[in-house]
Amino acid sequence: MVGRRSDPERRERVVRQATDYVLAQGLAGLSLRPLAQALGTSPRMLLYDFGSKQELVTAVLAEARRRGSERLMQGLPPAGATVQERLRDIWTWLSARERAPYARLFFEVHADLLAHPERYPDQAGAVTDWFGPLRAVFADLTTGNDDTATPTLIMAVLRGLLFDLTTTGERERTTLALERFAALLRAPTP
Amino acid sequence: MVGRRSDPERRERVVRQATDYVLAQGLAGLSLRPLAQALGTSPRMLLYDFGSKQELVTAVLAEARRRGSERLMQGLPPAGATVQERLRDIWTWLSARERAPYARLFFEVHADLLAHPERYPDQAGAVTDWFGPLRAVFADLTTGNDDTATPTLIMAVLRGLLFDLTTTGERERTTLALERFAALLRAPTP
DNA sequence: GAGTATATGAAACGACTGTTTCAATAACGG
DNA sequence: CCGTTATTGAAACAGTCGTTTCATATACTC
Repeated sequence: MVGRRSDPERRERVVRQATDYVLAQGLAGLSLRPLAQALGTSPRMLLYDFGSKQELVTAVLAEARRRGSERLMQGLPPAGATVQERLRDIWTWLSARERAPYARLFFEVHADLLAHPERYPDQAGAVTDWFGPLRAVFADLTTGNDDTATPTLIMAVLRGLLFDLTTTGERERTTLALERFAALLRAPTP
Repeated sequence: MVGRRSDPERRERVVRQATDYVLAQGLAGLSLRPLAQALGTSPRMLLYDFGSKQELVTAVLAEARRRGSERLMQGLPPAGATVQERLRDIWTWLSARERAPYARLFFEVHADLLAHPERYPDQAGAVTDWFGPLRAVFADLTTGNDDTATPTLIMAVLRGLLFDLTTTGERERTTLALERFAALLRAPTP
């Protein structure tokens, strides 16, 4: 009485492949037909599994975010390290060449968020969660109980330098700037 | 023997109107037909004046950049002010609500640059020039002769905080972070 | 094999894109 | 008015887009 069994793995498999594709090709010009061809499937099936392109994109962004946080967690949460060491480690991880696709997608989503906020109901979440785990690493670096300034500043430096790096490609100059920031952080506040 | 005279002002007029439109509507989904209708002209005329959509976009970006630098120059180059005062002034100017469209376009172009570098032959120029004049304001803030680290860091902080502000809208927290950075800068490097 | 539920291909739909073609209009000098 | 040059409108072109429709194929239980 039961017909053909559904394949629940297929959707997840497609999400993973589509995420690879989006990381490689970008999100802006994403189109179902080329995507389907690259994945060896058809636009018909993509819509069969996801209902609409928007839901596919949402799933892909969730997967990309998941990958980013995962590798970040396991990668480098130095426990008793100094601020400078933590900063350097994170910058090394963030600015690595193999992370470039993630950085690009990160900025691409941010731009799309500014243009179409309605597409991202979990407002700041979509973009900030990527950096959320990072923020935790520097949670102890506060000058007071409810000091959000220092973590915010650190995140801004990382994001701003990543912006610079992706634009200019000048790894040396941006890395020196991070070292300078680390030195400033070590100094006691006057 | 000479026919109808050409109207050289028309193109500039259209560029200004189109720039207003792009600042308001964004660059990502820009389309000739809606743009033409909003400007009271036709796609035919836009292509007549600019040859292609790409050239129109290039002209619009140049105009937007021109406006940004212009208002920045006249706005607030404090001469003998302290670093903190300069930082605060610039952040006040950058983060002002009426600057939001520029910020959005700024990040939109950056994302597009990462996806299609070939469209921006003057590589870093397209995006960086917007911040170029700013950099000059802090040119004296170096620890050595060829210290690019400090200006780079300052620009990163401003860009990163602007990124945060446009995403979250939390003006108070981001402004506090800038104050924290200003305090760090005042401290002597140990 | 019958019945049934899932999966999938082929094609079409309507709307949109940047751009081109062709013809018409408008402003000028002689 | 005529010739000439600039400007413009209407329509078509060739393509892409997300999505839907319809029919078919596949895998499963009984």
